[in-house]
Parts: sequence; structure tokens; C-alpha cells
Amino acid sequence: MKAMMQKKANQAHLTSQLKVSCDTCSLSELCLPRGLSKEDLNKLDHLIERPRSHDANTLIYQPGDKFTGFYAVRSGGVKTYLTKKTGEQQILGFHLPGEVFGLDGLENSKQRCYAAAMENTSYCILPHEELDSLCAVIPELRSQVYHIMGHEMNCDHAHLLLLGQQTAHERLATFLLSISSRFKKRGFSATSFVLPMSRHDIAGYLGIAVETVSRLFKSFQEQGIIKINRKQVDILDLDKLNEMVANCEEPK
Amino acid sequence: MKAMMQKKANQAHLTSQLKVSCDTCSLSELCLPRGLSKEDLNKLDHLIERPRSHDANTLIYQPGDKFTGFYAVRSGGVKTYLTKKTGEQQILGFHLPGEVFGLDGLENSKQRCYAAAMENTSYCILPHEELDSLCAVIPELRSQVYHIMGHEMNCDHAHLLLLGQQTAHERLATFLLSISSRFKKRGFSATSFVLPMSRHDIAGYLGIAVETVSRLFKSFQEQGIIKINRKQVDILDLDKLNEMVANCEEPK
DNA sequence: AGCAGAAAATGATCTGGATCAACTGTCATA
DNA sequence: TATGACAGTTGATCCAGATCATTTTCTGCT
Repeated sequence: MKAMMQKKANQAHLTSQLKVSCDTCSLSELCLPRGLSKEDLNKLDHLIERPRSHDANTLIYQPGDKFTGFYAVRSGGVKTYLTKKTGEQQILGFHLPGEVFGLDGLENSKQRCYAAAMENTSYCILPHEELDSLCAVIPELRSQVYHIMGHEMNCDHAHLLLLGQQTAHERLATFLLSISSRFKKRGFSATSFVLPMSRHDIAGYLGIAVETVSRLFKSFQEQGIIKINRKQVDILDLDKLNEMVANCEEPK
Repeated sequence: MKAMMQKKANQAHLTSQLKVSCDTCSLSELCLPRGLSKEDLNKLDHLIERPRSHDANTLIYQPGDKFTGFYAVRSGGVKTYLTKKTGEQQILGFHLPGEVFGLDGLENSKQRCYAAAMENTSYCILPHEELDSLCAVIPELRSQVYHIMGHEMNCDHAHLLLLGQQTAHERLATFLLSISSRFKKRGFSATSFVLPMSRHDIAGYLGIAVETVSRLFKSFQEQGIIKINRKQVDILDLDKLNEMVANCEEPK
């Protein structure tokens, strides 16, 4: 609810003419600028392309497109995915405001997967060449780039563990906890939020059938773990969810 | 067979005292030095730690260990993996000579997964701090680092597609083709090689049971696609394998 | 307000691959 | 040349989740 209103609000004042500086962006602490000095931030800010908008369910890029740079979500939500010939999508990641995507183009300057807006979405682009030049002179920026790439890889690794070793209900629990903690990081409620993606996309991310997603949501609700109505989720028993995924993790 | 002899040979002359330069390393074209000038290569060469050796089935690092830098396999083979509490391993990747691993430590300077030698293995370490400093002054090195990271991510993405959308036989076919093409890249036969990993590890990589791996190998053999004896694999019908996975890929 | 098409839920049935159990081959050590 | 331990194979059974079919609920559009 809160998240949705926030989205609408952002959407309203982000016209295509408006240059928005990292300086004033409420997401900069989650984004590439994190940890940069005022001065360095200013340099970075100059090369960022002003926010662009994409309507719901439109492609942002696809395999073969020229790699332009890193993409940072400002509002809305993005999914990246690969497909089988038969059309099934394997969702690689969901990208919420403050999160970065598009790194798949780094290998050979061509995008390798699809990126699509799940709802009306605005994002910034950090052109790769300029960013790279800046990296030469700002060590902190290099660190932040390494950090973001490392994070991306570790997310993928957790996703591999999920797809390779977890049962369907463990997968859904893991998914809910991931979304919850990411909303929390952005300052929203960790227990009450609106999912930006469809059941179909959740199924594609978790490697299970849509019907299974439906049934599992119902089952979680019957167990009193969540309350769910369409895309509105309320987590009633966070401990139970954590317990469900605890089995999947290292004792540490 | 050929691969195995090569390995033995390398092993023999790689004592812990011996400094081996990138310059003379037959794998440098697959490794970080690729694309560097003679001069830059020399700078890089100075910071690389001399090859270390690890016996079969020993840990190279584990979650929580301090991130030291990139690891480059010289001979042998390495697996990286995550585990469930219950002990099952999800293999994240197999790393053959000339390939890089250890990037999971980039996020926050701690390793996040396990890395273990699958056989007697030697590898170089490229200390992160020194490599990073060098990146500041050698743009080509930055490019190569991006390239390697991008490649790593795209491998993970292909792995996600495999785990999320492919059937067991598609997975095994994809796996065989991947190993085949990587041997080929190193100048070995693409159709006759010795697998460096156990059935258990193959199962852990593909997200299926060991028994299924066994049965599928048998089935492939009965169809005349491969000939397999323990770890010795001969691919008899490469086209058939390609056909099996073609269904999984984009028309492009 | 009413309709069409999409998204989601629900029910019934089926199956790929897991699991359990037993057996065989291989190599290392004494 | 036994012996034990582990890796791999094979067979029998079972079930989590897929698939197919139908219904219900939304959402956007005119």
C-alpha cells in the first residue's frame, strides 16, 4: 500500500525533461553512489543519464542489444530473464528501486538476457565507458562497483541453491523473505507490502508451476503464516518463515 | 586420457618453490592476462603469487574466510559450492585449468561459498588490492576484469536456466557439451576426455540424484550418443547432444 | 455499466525423478 | 590375497509437483 503510493508519487514528478541528481535521490544509499564523497558524487552525477520511463510489460533490452551501461531502478520494478525455445521464462532476478541490473552485458558488450518493466518504471543509466574512466581515478567507485558485482553473483548463487536443492515451499518462503528484507531496506514495512510481480513471474523465478504458487500461498495462509489477497501480502509469522528456510542454510 | 597425462606432467614440475610467469604459462590466453601488452603483462606478473598446490578433496577456502583475490587454476580441477544444513551440496561451478574462481568474495571481502580441489590441483592467486591498483592504470586490465566477471555471471545465468527449466536429460546433455567445449578451448579433444569430477558432484551441479545421473549415462550410451566407462567419456554423436539442448535455447 | 480477455484459483489426474535398498566394482592397505 | 570402505550401478516403489481442465475473479476498455 505504502509502497504503491510512493511509486505513484515518484511517477508523477519524473517527467522525461527533469534531470534528477544522485545528490537528492532518496535511493543513493542503496545505489552506486554509496560511500562516495560529495566531490566524487558530483563527478558521477554528471555522467548519469536522466531517468527514463518504461510502461508496464515493455522490454527494456533483449539479447544482442548493445551493452550501454549499468541500469539503476528509481521506481517501479524490473525483471531480467532467459527463455527456452518453448517460451518458458526463467526469471533471473527481480530488481526493485535502488537496485542495479544490466550487468549481463559486461562479458562482450552485448546484453545476454531480457529485461522488462513489470509496472511503470523509471530508471537511470550509467554509461559504461564514462563510468569506467571515472573508475580509473576514484578508488572508492571501483570498490563500489566490485561490491555491486559481488552482490549480484552471490544473489545468483543463492538462487542456484534454491533451484537445485529446495522444495517448493522452501522456495516460496525464501522468496517472501527476500522481498520482505528488500522492502525493509528501503524503509518500508517488512511485513506488509504489494508484490510488484505476477504469479506467473514468481513461478518463473522459483522454477515451479503457477498452480503450485497459488496452492502454496493458500497453504501458507491456512497455516496462519501470511495473509494474501492478490498482490497484497501481510506476513503474520516471520519466525515461521525463517524457520522454514533455516533448514536450507549453513549452521554458520 | 590426454588431459590426464597433461595434468600429471604439470604436477611434476610445479614445486612450491618454482615461480612460474604468466609469460610462459600456456593458459594465459584463457586467463586474466589475455589481451595485455608485454609491458602490462610484466606488471601483472609481479603481483601474482606463485602457484600453490592442493591435494584432491581438500578445501581451498570456505565461507567466512578473508577474500584474498582471484584464483586461477593451472592444473587439476576445482569445484565451488554452497550447502544445505542437511549436507547436500549445490555445486555452483566446476573450474578447469585456465579458469578463474573466487569472485564470491568481492561483495564484502569475505568468501561466501566453499572451494575444494577435486583432484591434485595447482593454482595462482591474484591478490585483490594489488590487482585493483593496477586496474587504475591499465584500462585493458579493467576490461579483462569486467569480461571475466561478466562471463561468470552469464555462466551462472545459464545454470539458472538449466536448474529452473530443463529436464534431467537436457541437463546432462548441456553439462557434457559445456565440458566438451571447455576441453576443446584448451586444445584437447572435444569428444574424448576424462571427467575430473565424481557422479556425486555432477548430480550436485545438475540438481538431480546420483542414481539419475547413472541411469542417464546408461541411457545415453544405449542410444549410441556416448560411450562411458567410469570417468572416461567418448562423445559419439555430438549433433544429437546439441539437438537435445537446442530445445532449451533461444531461436536467436 | 457491461463485456472481453487476462490472471488467479481450484480440482482431478499423471509422471519424472526421488528415495530406499541391495548389489558390484575398484582401489588401498595390511 | 584378503578386507574394508567408498563410488557407482541397478531395481522397486513412491510422491511432490507437473499437467490438464474448468471456474472464478480482476482489470481495462468502450
